[in-house]
Amino acid sequence: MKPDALRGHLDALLLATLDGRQLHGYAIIEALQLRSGGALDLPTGTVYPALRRLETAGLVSSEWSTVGGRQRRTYRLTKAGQRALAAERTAWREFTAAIEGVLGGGPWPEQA
Amino acid sequence: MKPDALRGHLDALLLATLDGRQLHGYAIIEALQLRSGGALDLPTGTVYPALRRLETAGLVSSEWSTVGGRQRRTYRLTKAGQRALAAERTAWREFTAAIEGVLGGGPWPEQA
DNA sequence: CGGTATATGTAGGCAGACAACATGTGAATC
DNA sequence: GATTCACATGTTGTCTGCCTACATATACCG
Repeated sequence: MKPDALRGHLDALLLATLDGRQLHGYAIIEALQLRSGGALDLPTGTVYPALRRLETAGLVSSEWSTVGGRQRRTYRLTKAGQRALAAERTAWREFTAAIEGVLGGGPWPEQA
Repeated sequence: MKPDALRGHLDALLLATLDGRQLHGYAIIEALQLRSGGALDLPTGTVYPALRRLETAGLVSSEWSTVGGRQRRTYRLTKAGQRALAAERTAWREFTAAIEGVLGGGPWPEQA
């Protein structure tokens, strides 16, 4: 997959991954690999700053915990984050509908 | 639609618009509006440089014509462009499959 | 003559994903 | 006891590439 394809859709992925559960950054990356069938392998330099950005925007909240001597910052959706996720899902449907309206169906029948 | 969502998909849109017909830049913009139900309204500053880029890459070829006293640069797909379009369609399917594997289906049932 | 649609283009800005780097623990391997 | 791997978090700097704003020119209508 070309790298820049994710542009503008990363927030949706992160919010959806946190829908209904709390996870730390490393586990989010693994969950995305699993759920995408291996297609999404996001580097930490992409995910961690994005999570901080979402927290600054009030869409997720985080707290530290220690598991097996290792520090974890665990994230969960806020109410605003749940609303944002719903909006992202709607935006995704509109986006794909627009693109597929162009891409779908091969050559143009109305060619004069 | 958020502006940056198109990142990495613009080439596919342009190639698909030229599939099976030749068009000039302005007509491509109108065709994209029509085919997307008005969702895609690309500015000229996006489309014209992108077409030049595609031409440099050998995916489209262009020629000037004059229609009603107005200059038009008409584009068409090259063989390489047709192959690239096929590749873009495949990449699009893989991309949407990956995203929808994450976005689809709401909260996670396997939450412990 | 002015405004709108048609038609093409450039210059500069800027968001945001990525590569590379930096740090530290626990467990297994040798 | 040293090395290496999996786990876990983060920063810095870069670069792609779409967008905004601007600039230009003709035809047509009023």
